[in-house]
Amino acid sequence: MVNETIARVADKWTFLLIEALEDRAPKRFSQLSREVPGISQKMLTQTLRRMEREGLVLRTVFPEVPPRVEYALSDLGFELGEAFCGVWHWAEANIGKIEEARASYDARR
Amino acid sequence: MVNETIARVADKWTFLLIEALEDRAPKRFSQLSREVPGISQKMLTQTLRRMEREGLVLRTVFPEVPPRVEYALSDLGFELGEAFCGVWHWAEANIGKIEEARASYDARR
DNA sequence: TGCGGTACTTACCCAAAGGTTAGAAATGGC
DNA sequence: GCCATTTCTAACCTTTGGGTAAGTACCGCA
Repeated sequence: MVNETIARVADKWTFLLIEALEDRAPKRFSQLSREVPGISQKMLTQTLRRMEREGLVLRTVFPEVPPRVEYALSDLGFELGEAFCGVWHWAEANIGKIEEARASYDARR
Repeated sequence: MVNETIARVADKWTFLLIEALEDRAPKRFSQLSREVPGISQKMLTQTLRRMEREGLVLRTVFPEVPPRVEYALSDLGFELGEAFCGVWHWAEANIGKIEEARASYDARR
């Protein structure tokens, strides 16, 4: 139950998009596609749609030509970002230990 | 860099295994395979290997027949579990809002 | 008249993730 | 001699994730 919720919300691209929007400034589609390293147009659209559906992201369409669409983190999305921070800090603090563990494991076999 | 570390350590099965081992009691292979809902034998072996390599899990082999192998969380793994807790709590606290957002999104289209 | 700029959508395709099944190894009990 | 038990490996096959490329809609401007 909680597991399903996490599974729906905690994939790689969602993580990177939250990171890109964490300053709570609305960003345009093309801006995000430039800022998120390695994301394809398809994945960007797809992930943003899903995040909008889950209530993580707010989408504003300006009826102009050429079209302008802005994406911003909702409060919910922002709080998820804060929760991710814990994992982020853990990773940052422990990269060394992990490398070490891996080296020793690889040496053993 | 940190992203790579997170990617290596934060997938669905790792998450579920940490959950299963969070009480820090060593568990056997077959026990885990019973306790983790829906994991296949292959994924269990594979994930435990990777977690051992990254230093998240300690593996103890008892030279008996039939073989007995016990897995336990290392300190590193335990701390990662605590970091995950933030996400867990977020999910638990916000399932309602997410369902709501989804319902309203689905109604819109 | 036709091109450019933006945010998509759709169709096609490949590679990686993961499920299923079968089998190896070792030994004590029948 | 044969079988059960437990962990782990290897083979095969299906499903999914995700990339690429082309097309759409709209209007203003050269």
